[in-house]
Amino acid sequence: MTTAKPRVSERQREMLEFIRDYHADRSYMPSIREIQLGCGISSTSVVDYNLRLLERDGHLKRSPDISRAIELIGAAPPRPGSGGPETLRVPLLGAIAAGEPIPVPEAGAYADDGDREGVTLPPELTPRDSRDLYALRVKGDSMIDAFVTDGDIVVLRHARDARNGEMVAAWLPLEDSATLKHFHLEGDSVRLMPANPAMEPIVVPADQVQVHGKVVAVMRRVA
Amino acid sequence: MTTAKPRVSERQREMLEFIRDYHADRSYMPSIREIQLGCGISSTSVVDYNLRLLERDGHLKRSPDISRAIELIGAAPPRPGSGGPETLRVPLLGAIAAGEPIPVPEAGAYADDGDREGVTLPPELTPRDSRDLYALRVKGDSMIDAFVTDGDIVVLRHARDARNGEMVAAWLPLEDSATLKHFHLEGDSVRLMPANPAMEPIVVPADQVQVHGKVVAVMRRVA
DNA sequence: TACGATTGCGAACACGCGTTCTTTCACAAC
DNA sequence: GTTGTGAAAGAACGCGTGTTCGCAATCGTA
Repeated sequence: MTTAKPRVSERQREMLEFIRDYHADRSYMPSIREIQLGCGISSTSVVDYNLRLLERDGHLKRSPDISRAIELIGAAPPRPGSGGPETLRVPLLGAIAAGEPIPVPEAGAYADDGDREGVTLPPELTPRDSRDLYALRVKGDSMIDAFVTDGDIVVLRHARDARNGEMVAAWLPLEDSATLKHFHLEGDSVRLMPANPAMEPIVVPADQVQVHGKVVAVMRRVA
Repeated sequence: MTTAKPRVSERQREMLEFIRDYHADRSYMPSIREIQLGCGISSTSVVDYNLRLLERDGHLKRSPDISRAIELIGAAPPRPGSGGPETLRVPLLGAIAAGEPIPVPEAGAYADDGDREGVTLPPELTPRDSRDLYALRVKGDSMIDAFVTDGDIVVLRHARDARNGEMVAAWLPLEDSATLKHFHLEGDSVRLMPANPAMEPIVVPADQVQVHGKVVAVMRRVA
């Protein structure tokens, strides 16, 4: 069920290629005006127009109002064997509980050295990008609003920030509390939305929220 | 081996890590203000200052006057090694929703014939007895009280009855509804308790409950 | 104590860059 | 003919973002 990809025009193909090349050689993305120049287009709005179409057809993803925020998809930047039904082993670093600090992976310590505790991720739960993953065991019932309960295992990708809508493990230093919530940055404050819409969101200044990781999967064994 | 890299301060190390993570996740680079926020720095000029040092020491490269123009140097992408012992594959028979009948496995049809749809169960979720297992995809939010939400995959062991306290997938013929609840037989009536104690239990005559299976595990992939 | 170097802070400033609006042109549909 | 639509152009507009400058805090050294 990969996204349908209707005809890409010649111009669009050229744009895709330009972006790919540009990104391969710097590691940041080109601006609209650079694409314009690189592809011999005479107006930025034409670039914008075609980028819009390319995004609609699933060739790339753009983040509004952010400079050079293009993500190519369908290309294959992920290095690891992203091939078929393979399982992935991720380290189990500890527990996450309401009133306890969230364990953080040491930098560069993701290599599976076997003897440490870990969990196996089935292919159904494995994200496209399998880097920087780790797991935590949930302690207590404080994360019920995220449909997560005591004993569950949450799989996270280490990250210090998030895009709107993503579910994150966040630490609120002022309240000494850890939660799993959907992240929404609104100006200078962050709204943390529980997955359960019946619960109330939390709004705090952006500098009082520490994102520790993005929730990738949840596993639960029922006794 | 590579360029000389004098002491990086703790703050610089954190910045490098943030940038690396950010770029791994989107494929564009963070802005100075995003680094500021992500690392808890209180001024953009401090970020600029440290980026300058990092560039001087050969950890990255910047292009002046260009947004988000950071190139990391000497950062080799980590390669996760996979390898999963003893996983179990169970057939995915369909969906379970509030108002739809629960799919039931045909007798003796558990042998994994490969081409049918299925999910892989990691050893952490595999029960001691691996017979008669199958999986269903949850449709809708009607099972929130069991900490299960739309899109989740529940793994069941086929059974027509249950012992007290076990979590079952039950069908209530009179109401045409399917639920996941803890099973309690009391005399000749059955009390179905939601996993979430805040919700109200259901009590029905025993002959108006059809147990279809016991819940063994839940898996959720977060978008 | 004095003093320069290092590090950090905050606030403007100015350009980079995404977005939007208005026009134009070609080509079908009716 | 009129109407509608996809593609393109050019020009503003305004927010995003890198840059700079003044100033405080810390620290090693004389």
